[in-house]
Amino acid sequence: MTQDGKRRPRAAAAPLSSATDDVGGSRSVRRALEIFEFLLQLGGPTTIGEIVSALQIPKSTAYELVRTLSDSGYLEPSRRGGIFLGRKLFELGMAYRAQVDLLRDGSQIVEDLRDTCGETVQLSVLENDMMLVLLKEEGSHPIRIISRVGSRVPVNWAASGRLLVSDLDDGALTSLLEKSVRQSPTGRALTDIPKFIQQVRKFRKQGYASELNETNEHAGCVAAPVIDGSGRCVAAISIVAPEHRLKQNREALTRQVREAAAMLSKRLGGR
Amino acid sequence: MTQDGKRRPRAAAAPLSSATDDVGGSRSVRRALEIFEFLLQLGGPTTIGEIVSALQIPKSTAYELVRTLSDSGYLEPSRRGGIFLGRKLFELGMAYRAQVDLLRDGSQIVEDLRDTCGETVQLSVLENDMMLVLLKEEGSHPIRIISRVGSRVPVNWAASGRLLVSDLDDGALTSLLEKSVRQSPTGRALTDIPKFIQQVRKFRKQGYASELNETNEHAGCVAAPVIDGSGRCVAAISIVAPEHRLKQNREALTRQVREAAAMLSKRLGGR
DNA sequence: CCGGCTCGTCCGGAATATTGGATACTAATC
DNA sequence: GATTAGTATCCAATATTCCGGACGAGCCGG
Repeated sequence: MTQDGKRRPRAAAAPLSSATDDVGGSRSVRRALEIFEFLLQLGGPTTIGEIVSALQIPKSTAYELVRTLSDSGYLEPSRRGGIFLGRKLFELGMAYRAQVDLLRDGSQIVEDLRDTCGETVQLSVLENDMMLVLLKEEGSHPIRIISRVGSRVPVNWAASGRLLVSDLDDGALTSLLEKSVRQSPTGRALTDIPKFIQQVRKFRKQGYASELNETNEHAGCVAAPVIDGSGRCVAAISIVAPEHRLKQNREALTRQVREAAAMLSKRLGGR
Repeated sequence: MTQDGKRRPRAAAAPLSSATDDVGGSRSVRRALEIFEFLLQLGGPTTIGEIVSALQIPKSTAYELVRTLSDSGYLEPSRRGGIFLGRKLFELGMAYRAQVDLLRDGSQIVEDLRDTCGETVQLSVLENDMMLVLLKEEGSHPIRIISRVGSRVPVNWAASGRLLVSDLDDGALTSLLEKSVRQSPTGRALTDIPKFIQQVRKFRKQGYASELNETNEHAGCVAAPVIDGSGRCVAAISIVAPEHRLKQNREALTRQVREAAAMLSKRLGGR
């Protein structure tokens, strides 16, 4: 069944030479990327003229290209003439780093927090309308909870969820909730949108969130926000524990989860 | 002249709506940029399907675009499915930051060094084949030297020049020198390429460079490399002084310029 | 003031990417 | 195993970008 090895029948007879990189999609995109790499390799500002001769791009095309990139902040004029990489690329670079560090540093921090408090610890992010559990470390007394790693749960089921949506304004939050709010297994999670929003604001303000019995009978959690360089809540760390231990150690657990989240925030450049 | 306000006569009657950003150049480039911004705003991985619906790009186009961007490392597959911003964007972001910080932090550090040692201090970078003086602070006894701010001098005329080219391998270095080596005003600068290369290697290894009378009678300089996050020498700081004071304070000046360069390196993420 | 140079813009024909749909493939879900 | 939803590739017509060259402006040295 079409198990022939030849993946891409195109370019059966290559016109020899130009073995640099095989042609792919849009030419202008490749050229834009080449401009970036040229600037990267150069390490400093250059002129359009140099780009034209170095990259063999027609003059008019180069100007158009540079204009498009400059208009969006991917290139910017340098002080003393010439152009260089723009601020937008810096923003993108930081976003990449935050995403990578979130898993790399996050897993370490989640483990440490589990060792400290002995309970189950999770790190979650917002994906579309739902909360996604990215990392989980089981405590010494594993609890049967809904969320496995990779599972998605409605934001109104968990304390972390309330933090993850706390960046949205009322309008965006309302429309997100209208799509995603569900009755929780125990039926105790808030489903009333205005009330939920009120709680979201309160939790964000106080810097942590908690929940009890809303999703699991006899269990609850405390959560703290992970804030990135731009001030957004990009993730939340939560401790899940049985009701009795949660009540008994509420202060200590709250402090610990907040410290862990603050540490991860700092790693992400978030103050 | 031609001071009429209308920049681009095309699109005289805009089809209303889509006032976001006026059309410019290549459509695919704009779309690639939109994908970046979409990912940035999202803060986490997404799927091509989502890009298609969010950005209103035809499916086949989106796949081609994503492939082009992925092939060059501007997007990369995320662990658990989906794609996200790629490492290349991180590199570009750091290059942007280094460039900006070089002037911002560099000017401060150059000033401080001038105040400390009382001599003329310069910060230079490599531009094409020549050394470009980016910043200069006059010492208490200004020397008449060739290099003004913004001036370009052959790399073999200055101690800084030897450091700035020290990242290049022998081949690249040779061809650069063949184009740019000049006799210095005093005639004492090295013009023999193999010998010069040997000196470049030595200076880079020992972490600083010096020169005496090669460009100015009765003057010389000591220079130290500014190393960025990727280990490249992106700039050099140098102290220029009259021969007698240079001989007298060689150790102190060398130490001071190395400290200043190390501080700037650290600010640029260079260890 | 002139010629020579680079920078930057503009234009119509030619080359090429874009598009929508058909088509597999994969992975869940029933 | 069948069904659905989503992912990914291929193709030919066509709408778009790209190209080369012409043009104007600024700058320099003579």
